[in-house]
Amino acid sequence: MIHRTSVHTCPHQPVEVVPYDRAMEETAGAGDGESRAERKERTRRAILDAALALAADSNLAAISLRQVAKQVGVVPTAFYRHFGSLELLGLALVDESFRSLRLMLLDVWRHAPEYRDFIDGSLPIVAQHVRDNRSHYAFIARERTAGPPRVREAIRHEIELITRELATDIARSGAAEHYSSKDIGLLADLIVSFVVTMAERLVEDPDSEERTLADARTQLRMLLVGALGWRSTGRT
Amino acid sequence: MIHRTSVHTCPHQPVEVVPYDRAMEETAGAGDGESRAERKERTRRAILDAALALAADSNLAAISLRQVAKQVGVVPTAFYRHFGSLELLGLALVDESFRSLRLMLLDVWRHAPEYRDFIDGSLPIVAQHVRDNRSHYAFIARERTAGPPRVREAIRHEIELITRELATDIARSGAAEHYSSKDIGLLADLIVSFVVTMAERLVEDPDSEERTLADARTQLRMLLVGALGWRSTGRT
DNA sequence: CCTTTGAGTGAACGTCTGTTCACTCAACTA
DNA sequence: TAGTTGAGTGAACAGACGTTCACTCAAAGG
Repeated sequence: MIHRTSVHTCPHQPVEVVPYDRAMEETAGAGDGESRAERKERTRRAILDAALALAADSNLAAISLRQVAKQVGVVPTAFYRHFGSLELLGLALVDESFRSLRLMLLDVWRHAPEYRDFIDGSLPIVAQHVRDNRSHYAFIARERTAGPPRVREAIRHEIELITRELATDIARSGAAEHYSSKDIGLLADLIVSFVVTMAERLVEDPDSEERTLADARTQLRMLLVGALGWRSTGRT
Repeated sequence: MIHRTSVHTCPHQPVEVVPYDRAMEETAGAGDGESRAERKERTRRAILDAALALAADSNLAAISLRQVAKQVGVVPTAFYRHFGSLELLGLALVDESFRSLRLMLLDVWRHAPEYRDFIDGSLPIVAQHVRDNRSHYAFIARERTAGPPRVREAIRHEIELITRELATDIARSGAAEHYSSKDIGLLADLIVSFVVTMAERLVEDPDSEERTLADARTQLRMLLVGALGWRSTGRT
C-alpha cells in the first residue's frame, strides 16, 4: 500500500462523502418515520458512496473495509450486513454505473438515427453524462484494467453488450449496407473503444472538456467518414 | 486490500520470480568475482521483477514493500537502499517499459514507410513485442488508469511523446498531404489510442492473439483507408 | 595495510488490517 | 401485546503494515 504521507499516523484526510451521522437522526426526532428497509438502504448507499470516494484516490484493491466503515460512520462489522466483501461491493458499483449508462445510451440512440447526428448530437450527451457521473466513470476506467478479476470481467461484459447493441443499431440504420455483419461488429467495437478512450480523458482532465470534445468530434468524423466509405471484403 | 483467501493466514502463494538466494551464492564460492556494483544492480533487478510479478495479481497501490522484500528474499529495510518508495519504483518500471517500447517502435518505423506496410508489417511486430514483454505491458495498462498520480502522469507523457513522433512520421511520409498539421496530430492520436487498446487486449487475453490481431488489422484498415480519404477543414 | 563505504540485517514501534463472536434494542409480525 | 428479526455494536484476535535505528562485514580506495 502506498501512503500519501511519510509519517506513521495517517491523518485520515476528509473525503467529500458526508458521514452517516447516527447521533443527528436520533436527536432529531428519535426515528422520524423511517422504516427498517429504508434505513438499511440508506446505509447501503452510504457504503457505496464512501467506497467510490475512497477508491478515487487509488483504487478498489487498495482500500480497506475498515476505511469504508469509518467513512460511513459505522463499525467495521456492520459492513458485512450489506456486502460479503469489497469485491462484491465492486460488482454492485459496476452494476449501478452501467444501469445509468444504459439509460443514457437509450436516449442517445433514440435521437440519433443518422451517423452525422450521432457525432454532433450524441457526443455532447455522453460528455454531459460523464460530467454528471464522474466518480462512476472514474471507477469504471480504473477497475476495467486494474480491478479484481471478477470486476474486470463484469465491466468487459457490459461493454461488450453495449457494442453488440450499437452493432445492431448500425445495421438497422443502413449506414453500412455494404458491410458484412462481422465487419459491422468490428466497426461498432472501433467506435465503442474510441468513446471509452474519450470518456477516460474527460474523467482524467475535466477542465479540458471542451477541447477534448472538439478533438474527439473531428476524430470520430475521420473514422466514420472513412470507415463508411470502406468496402467490406468478407461475406455476410 | 482485497484478499484472495477468506482466512486470516495468507498462504503466500508462490510467484514466478526466483527468490534472491543469498545462501546459494555464498556457499558456491563466497563471492565468485562479483563486484559491489554488480551485486547491487542484481538486487535492484530482483526488486523490480518482484514488484512486477506481485502487482500483476492486483496493482501497484495494493502491494506492500514487505511483500516485495519477502519475494526478493531480503529484509524490508534493504528496499530503501534502492528506492525511496513504491511510487518511485513504479516510475522506474515505467521508464524501463517505455525504453524497450521505443526501441521497438524505431524498428517499426524504419521498416514501414507506407501506411499499407504499417498495417500488415507493423501490427505483428507490436504483437510480438507485447508477447515478449507481457508483464511490462500489463503494468502499463493497469497503472495508466489506476496507478499513483505521478505514475499515471509519467505514462501519459510517454504515450504523448510517441504520438508526436508518429505525427511527424505521418507528415514526412506524405500520406496525409491535404491534412492540416493539427489534424495530423489528431490522426496520430487516433492510431495510438487504437494500438493501446489492442495491446490491452493482447495482454488481457493472450490466447486469442491471432483473432485479436486479425480483427485489429481490419479495423485499422477501416480507420486508415477512411481517414486518409477524409478532407481536413482546418488550416495548417 | 588500514580506513571508509554502503548493501543488507534484525529488533522494535505504533498502527491498521480482516474476521469472529456474543450482544443490544428498535422495528416488524403474528 | 408478546415474540421474532436483523442492522448495528464493541471487544478481541493474530498478523501485516511502513519506518526508525544501531549494527555487521565484505568490497573499494587510499
